[in-house]
Amino acid sequence: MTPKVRLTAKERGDEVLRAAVRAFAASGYEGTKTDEIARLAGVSQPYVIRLFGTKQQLFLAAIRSVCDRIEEIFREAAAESPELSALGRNYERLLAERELLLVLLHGFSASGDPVIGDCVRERFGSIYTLIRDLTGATPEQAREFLSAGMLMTVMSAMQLLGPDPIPMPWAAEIAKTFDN
Amino acid sequence: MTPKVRLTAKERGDEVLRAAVRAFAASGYEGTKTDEIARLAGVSQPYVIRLFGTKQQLFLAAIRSVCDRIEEIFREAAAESPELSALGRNYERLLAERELLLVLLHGFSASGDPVIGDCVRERFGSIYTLIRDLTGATPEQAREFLSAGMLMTVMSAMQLLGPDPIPMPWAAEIAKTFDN
DNA sequence: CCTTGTTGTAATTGACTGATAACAAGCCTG
DNA sequence: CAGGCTTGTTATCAGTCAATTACAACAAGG
Repeated sequence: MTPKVRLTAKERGDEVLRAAVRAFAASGYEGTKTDEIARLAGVSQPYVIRLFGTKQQLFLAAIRSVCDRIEEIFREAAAESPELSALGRNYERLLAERELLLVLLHGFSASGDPVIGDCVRERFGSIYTLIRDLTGATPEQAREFLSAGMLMTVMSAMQLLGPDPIPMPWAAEIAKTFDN
Repeated sequence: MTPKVRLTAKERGDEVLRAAVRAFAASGYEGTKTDEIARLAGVSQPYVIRLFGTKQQLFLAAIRSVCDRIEEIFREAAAESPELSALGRNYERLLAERELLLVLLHGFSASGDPVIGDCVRERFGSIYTLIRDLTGATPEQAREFLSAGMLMTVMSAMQLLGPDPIPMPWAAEIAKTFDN
């Protein structure tokens, strides 16, 4: 089957990367098959591998991509109002782009792999540092902010937060406390 | 090879379950091979399957096991002093038994699977409820407590917290804020 | 002692999966 | 328009892995 349209390797790589983010968000590192990513991107599986070398490198690219986007969201939010509480309101944006937090979570889970662990630690550290730099928050405040983000992340993974949540009374009770 | 000692199915099942907790903590649901669990438990791989039916059911058993232990730790802590701040000091115990938080984290990650998701939601909800019941904390306080736990969990997965942490200045800065 | 249920293994299988190789078709450039 | 570079596919492999089957050893009770 000849491809419908020919793109440059960079353009196609971007499309595959977007597909990879969606797929990894849904199934994690080990659980996602390169075949599925290829299907989502509309290309053949071997081409996915050729574009990124290995599945691991593709996952690393996905991690970097979502972390870039997370930092971008925080920067935009801080540009409007550089207070930590204002930044907090922008967790909504992160929850809306559900893949961001989910890929990050799967990054944490896959940190047992040294290569992935190095990448995740570096990116998580730079997010922490960015938050402190943008808002001037103390370590305590920044930690509290990050803590709330992590709870949102795991609740998002359990489908208790974000679009179309599974209704659970206790989860709704927790969700309400985020609205401050 | 004939086994060294014969145990009842229940005893052997417990040993396999302990091995499974260790293995799943290290590599997650998809990343852990039943073969590795068998090796850790000192039995053959088919026997692991026969004892638990499927790898999924073994993972569910591991989730239930660590959640039972987490609730037990909280109950013991509350028996000494039923204040939330006192309970917080017992996160150290959770960090010491590193597998507890790690298996839970991998449970969150694997929540995309409906069966696992159901189990994880139920157990996480009952932990939240237990915390509220034991301490009489408000939803806000309980959420804050859980939030801190989730940050500890992911930092533990990144090997930034717990025994033998990878030294990172920013991570140490965060870790210090937990000591209150 | 024998026979029946239980604990356990060895052998195997069938499906899957990441990666490689070989090839094809399109596009630019001289 | 010829030649080479880029984009993309098909075919295939070598390894892995959960699960099944069949069998073996052992213990306990009659």
